[in-house]
Amino acid sequence: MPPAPNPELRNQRSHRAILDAALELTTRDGYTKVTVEAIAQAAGVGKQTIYRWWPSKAAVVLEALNDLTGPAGRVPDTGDVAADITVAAQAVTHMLGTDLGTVWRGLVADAQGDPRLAEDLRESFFEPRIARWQERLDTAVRAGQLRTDVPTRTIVELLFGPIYYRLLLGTDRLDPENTAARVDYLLNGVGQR
Amino acid sequence: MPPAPNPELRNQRSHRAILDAALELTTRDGYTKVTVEAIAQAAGVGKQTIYRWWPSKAAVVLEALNDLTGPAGRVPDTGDVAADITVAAQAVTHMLGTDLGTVWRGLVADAQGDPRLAEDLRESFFEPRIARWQERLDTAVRAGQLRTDVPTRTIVELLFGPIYYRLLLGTDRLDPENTAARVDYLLNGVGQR
Amino acid sequence: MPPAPNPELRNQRSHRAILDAALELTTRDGYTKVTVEAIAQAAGVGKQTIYRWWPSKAAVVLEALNDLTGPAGRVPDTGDVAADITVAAQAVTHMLGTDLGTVWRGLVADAQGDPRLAEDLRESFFEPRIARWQERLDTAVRAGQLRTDVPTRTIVELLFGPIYYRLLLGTDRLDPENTAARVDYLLNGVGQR
Amino acid sequence: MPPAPNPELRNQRSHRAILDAALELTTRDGYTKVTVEAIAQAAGVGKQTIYRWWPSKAAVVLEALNDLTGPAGRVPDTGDVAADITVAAQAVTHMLGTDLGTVWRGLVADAQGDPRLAEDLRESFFEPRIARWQERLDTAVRAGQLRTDVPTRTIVELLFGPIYYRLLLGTDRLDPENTAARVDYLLNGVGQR
DNA sequence: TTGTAAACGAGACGGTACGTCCTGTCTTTTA
DNA sequence: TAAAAGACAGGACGTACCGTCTCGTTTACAA
Repeated sequence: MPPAPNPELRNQRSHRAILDAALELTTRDGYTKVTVEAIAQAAGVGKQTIYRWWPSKAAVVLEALNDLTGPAGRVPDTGDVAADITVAAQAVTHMLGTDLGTVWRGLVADAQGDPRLAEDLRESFFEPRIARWQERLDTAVRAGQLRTDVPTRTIVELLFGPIYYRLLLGTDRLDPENTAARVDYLLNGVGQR
Repeated sequence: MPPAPNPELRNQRSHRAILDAALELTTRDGYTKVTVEAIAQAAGVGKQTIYRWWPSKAAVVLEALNDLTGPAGRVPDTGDVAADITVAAQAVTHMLGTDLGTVWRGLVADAQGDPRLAEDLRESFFEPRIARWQERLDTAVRAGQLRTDVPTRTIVELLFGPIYYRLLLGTDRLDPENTAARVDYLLNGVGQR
Repeated sequence: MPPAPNPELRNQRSHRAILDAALELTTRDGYTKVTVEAIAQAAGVGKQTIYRWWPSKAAVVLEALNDLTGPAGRVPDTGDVAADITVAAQAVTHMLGTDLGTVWRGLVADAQGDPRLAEDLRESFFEPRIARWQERLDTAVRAGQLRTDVPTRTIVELLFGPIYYRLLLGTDRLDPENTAARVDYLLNGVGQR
Repeated sequence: MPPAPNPELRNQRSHRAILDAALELTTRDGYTKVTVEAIAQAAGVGKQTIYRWWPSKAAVVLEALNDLTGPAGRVPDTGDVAADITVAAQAVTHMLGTDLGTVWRGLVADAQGDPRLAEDLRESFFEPRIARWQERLDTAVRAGQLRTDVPTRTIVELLFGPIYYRLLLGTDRLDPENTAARVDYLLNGVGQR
């Protein structure tokens, strides 16, 4: 086993340049077309410097994306749960509709065949965001706005499942209006009263 | 442009052997690890024979999978829409929980960077199934069991989104029981009455 | 172990192009500066095609050189052994004084750290030539022109040792005249009678 | 140009440790397999410390070898030139037959593609030794034991050429007995009287 | 029954990207 | 304030697959 590199000696300039180049290239040329070598070159960095700190192109891009979006933020709480989750879910929908959504698709694709990356994706991205959503929904449950017999984690899946479904299967365009409508269906049910 | 091959001269033995080998290898070794060359070898076939009839490994595996599951079937109609879609969605959940689900993940992954494959995936797999589901849901709408102001295509997304969310993002295990519960939430809403 | 490639299916055009490019580049740029990739590119060939047929750059260059010089020829026999070996040894001296000598130095250098190459070098180049020389010297022994108690293989070493000494250690320039003088010293001895 | 380091500040402990490690590692693992980094590590020294004082691995090993064998000594002079050069040449033959010979081969190999190293090799090793041999042979010439019309430098080549020929081309094992026989052939000639 | 044309098994090919290794320089930290 | 430790830019290595391209060899229909 090669000795683990010492993070304290890490060159911050290179680090930044790599993340910037990764984002720049993947959004411009498409995730799949970008190679580790191209990122290294664009960042003015040796290929080994990338492999010293990340195990793969995907890991670099994931960090670049996480770095761009910042840590998971709290879901807004105005007291009106329907309005709050509509706004927040629409923001996600909008983001996934840009170039970043395309990069994101590449990342999720790579994760299908790379368990370590999948784990990293969940831990660094999905779980923190799911947790923030659950906090907001728990508040709503306590406020008597949501059923008490539905796990909030399941509600999160009901909200985001259809968004990722469209993103990854491409059956329909990602559309904030549709996202808003879905919140209504979700809260009130699609069954006839 | 090379002359299009004549499908009538296609060797049926090879065709079958290729589909069988593709399924066998991808379920055994994992989608990503399998190469076109390995499929050709396992099928006792030249690599060119595969490329003559399919554009990529993914296309072969997609046909193998479609061949295995048969054409989209009608969703059962006992008159009780809740029971019917529960049963049918659970069947899907179960299937995606087996080895085939893993193969399926590989296929969807490849489709992220291959628009032709994505199109093929939608046309040959998703759209026919969505159509059958919509037919069943339309019946339920006419029977006054579902709201009339919700597009049935959206209901399908609400049903399957969370299933593919779990399959592709791996946040939780695929679970038929959870699928059943979700039908309830979907029909009755998660909001407090 | 990967299956050994079938030599009968070898592409003659590529084969030739590789040997030509190897010689061209090594004489032009210097043996050490040439990479396998550069040879491949100059030959219009994939790198793998080189590695399919040769284990290393050195092996390619060795074949190119052997191909250029042809199989070991018989040493001339006019009856005058002194004259014959002078002429032949001068020819070798001259050849090693050209660009090819420089390439040859690179080859011998690589052989110091690569036993397989060293073996190849001996078997395909040195031993056949040593054998031809021994044949000529044997004739001279039988003709009463050389001592019978000196192994002819040793005489070959005495002739060529100094040539390679100069080539590889660079103490003096390779010089056909000096080579001629050495034949005299060798036959008549440097000791005072 | 970076300021030349001041040799007086050179740390003697490190210097020794580097030479010792270089010899230890090259004899144990083979010249080619040893890297500058490995020498630095084994010597408990930073890589830069090596590059500050030597231009390459070869230069370090050359100094280590020169340091081990000491400066070129006078060739023995008992009055019997045949006996003297036999003994001295056998000593060289024996040395080159040990592990050191293998290291030496690596050094000569590197010199083929590195003119500066080749120059260093000649100046620090070969020329001094050639000079000592010439002194002894000059004495023999004056004593009427050697022909006066043969440059002594050429006699040295005739003596050592075959030894390096075997060392570098590997056609036969290095053998002190053979070396002794060659002195006879050299002095008395291989031609029939 | 033979001729011919297409598909076939086999596998070499040109090419791209990979992840590793080493070089020689530069930077940080420690003593 | 020197030097160990080691990160860095650069670049070659040898491997793995890709999708294309020859090869002869069946196979199946036409003459």
